[in-house]
Amino acid sequence: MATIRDVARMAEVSVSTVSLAFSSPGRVSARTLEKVRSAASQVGYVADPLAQSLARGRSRMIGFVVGNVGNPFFGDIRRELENYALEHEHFVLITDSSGKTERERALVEHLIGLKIAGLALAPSSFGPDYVDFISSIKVPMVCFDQKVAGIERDFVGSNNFLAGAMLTEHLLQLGHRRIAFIAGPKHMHTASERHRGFVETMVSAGIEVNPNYVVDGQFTRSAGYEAAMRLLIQPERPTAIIGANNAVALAALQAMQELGFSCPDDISLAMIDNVQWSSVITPRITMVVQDTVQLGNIIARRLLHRMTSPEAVHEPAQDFVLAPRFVPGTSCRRV
Amino acid sequence: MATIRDVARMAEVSVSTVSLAFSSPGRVSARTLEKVRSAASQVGYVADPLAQSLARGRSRMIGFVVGNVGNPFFGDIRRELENYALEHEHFVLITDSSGKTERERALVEHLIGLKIAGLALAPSSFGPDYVDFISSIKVPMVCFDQKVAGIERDFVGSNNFLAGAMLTEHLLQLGHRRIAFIAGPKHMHTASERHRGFVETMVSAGIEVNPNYVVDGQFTRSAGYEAAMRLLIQPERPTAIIGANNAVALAALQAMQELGFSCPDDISLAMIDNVQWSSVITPRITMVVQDTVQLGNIIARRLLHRMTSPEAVHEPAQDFVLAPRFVPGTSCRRV
DNA sequence: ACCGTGTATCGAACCGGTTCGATATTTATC
DNA sequence: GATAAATATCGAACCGGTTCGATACACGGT
Repeated sequence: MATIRDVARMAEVSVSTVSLAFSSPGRVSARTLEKVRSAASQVGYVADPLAQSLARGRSRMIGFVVGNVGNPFFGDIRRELENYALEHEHFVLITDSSGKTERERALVEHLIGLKIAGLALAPSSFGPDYVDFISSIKVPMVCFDQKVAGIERDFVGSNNFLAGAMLTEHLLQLGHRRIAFIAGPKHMHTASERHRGFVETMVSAGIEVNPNYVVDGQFTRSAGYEAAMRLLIQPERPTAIIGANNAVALAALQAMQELGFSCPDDISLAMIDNVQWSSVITPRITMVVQDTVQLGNIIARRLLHRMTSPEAVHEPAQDFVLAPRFVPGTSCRRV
Repeated sequence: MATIRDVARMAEVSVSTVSLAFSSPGRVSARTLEKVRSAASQVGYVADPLAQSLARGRSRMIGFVVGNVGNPFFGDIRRELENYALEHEHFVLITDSSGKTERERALVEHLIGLKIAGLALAPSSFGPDYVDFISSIKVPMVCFDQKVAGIERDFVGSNNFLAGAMLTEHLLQLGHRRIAFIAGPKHMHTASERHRGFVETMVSAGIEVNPNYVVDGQFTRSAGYEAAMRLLIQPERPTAIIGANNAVALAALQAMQELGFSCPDDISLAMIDNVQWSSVITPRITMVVQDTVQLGNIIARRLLHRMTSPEAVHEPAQDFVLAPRFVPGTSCRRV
């Protein structure tokens, strides 16, 4: 590995001049610039990013921390961020917390140790300790997906209230009255908003929400399965089920299939968030999806802005909330 | 941020002693060790990983490079590697090449610049240039998934010939003779082996492979869809289709559904590799799956071994090939 | 009392860059 | 042609650690 001193020797200039020639070519005479460049290519010099980061106190890397890298929702966002970062000569380090707060914290601290230039984080927790931790992060950052009360950071996400309300309204329009809701963890903003969208839409329509029709699916497949089973074994079954996310909805579909119910003939089903192969799942689930590409794009732009614009430090945190989109399927029938 | 010099000052010892106290506590007197430790915790000292990597010429990070982080196949492997690495105080940097060789190369070079201690790579290409590039990598590494001819590195993967043969044999046993195969890119080892498994099993059974029944699906959804359509519009349709991977198989299912064919009544379907929600897809596709957890485990162990064991440098490259597992579904009927 | 051995600690050089203030050189101004 | 201003280059200090060879000291054996 050639070092900057090799280049300096070869070009017969000082080390600092070589450094200058690369970091701000304008401050060096044309002749010197040429000498340095040819010397560099002769010895095959490439600056060591580690040494640069150490000296500068900041690298050209962006940290991306989510609970499940495999989730296509995060995948789309990641791709957008990667592309945008690449255009600006930055590099995305992806990490996966498996949804564990402990690990998320360790990852974030590690990334900060790496002197990342920016951080895109999908928060995995909540509460005072967590808020304190996030607030203590001094690296430019953007939070997304999960809005956490008390965190004063840029946030990019979808209108989850609307997502819940849209599906509810759709089912109401189809004549459903006994609508069940498989909810997510109460403390999560996305989950509570989606739930609120369901409840308020029902109430607005003058329909009382049956407490037995609201079950907790934890946003996970296994809990969703159990929750769906509880719904299905009730004597007065719901005529429609809304899954607060894709995992619980598909778990419900599985439960229905296993018990011999037909969807949508016996029970209608709708969900929030897409899955990868939704188009080959029978029936095609009616859903409300987030505009992941747009979300990723906003995250990327906002983060790069915070990172590169000097006055951005003083800009107050801002929320970017996108409307979700309704995608009709064949899983909801008129009653 | 407290530095090592702050600790040295506080503990009234030299900087080198502090360094020694942390890296090899045994070489320092008990009294000094205690002084250093308490001084460190008083000033809140944490070693800067960047400076350490620069000085040591190696970090405690492992690079993980695949073509699609969102693919659950890679997800399982990643998780295994992460857990194992964490147990050994290493940290996995995930990167996604989107299957593009150019980007993969840039990522690998960047990671090497970061002085990663090891590299787990799912090769995205082949050919002399590519082999040269991989061979030039001096960091301890393990390749997986795709075996590339000419690369002398540890390799971990599945027996793809067997995977293709197993599904073919299964369909033969069910009485199928007109079996079609949606293949992957010919130059990819996994694809060619699966194809070979199909062809040789057919030949062994004394059945001639109809050239019209072997179409190229490129392992992608869109090409798979087109390939499936070509199969379905033939006057003498196949009675069964094998998808060389999950994407082309599900694309075929979609094509069948759209044209109004019933699976398995009209056409049977089988595939290699699972997908996330396979259990809610109707019919449940008969498949051969790879033991991703086991693969990930072997990759992790082998890589860490290469990284940490001094004599490992001289060990020749080794192949680890696992047998795939047959998972019956409801997508293949007897004819 | 003398010497050899081992252990604890230290200073200095190093990893490979950046950056600031000082100096040398060129250009512009009158 | 003298002087001021602008430009180009450099040396040295620094980022925060590691590591090697040297030194100082304690201990046991004779």
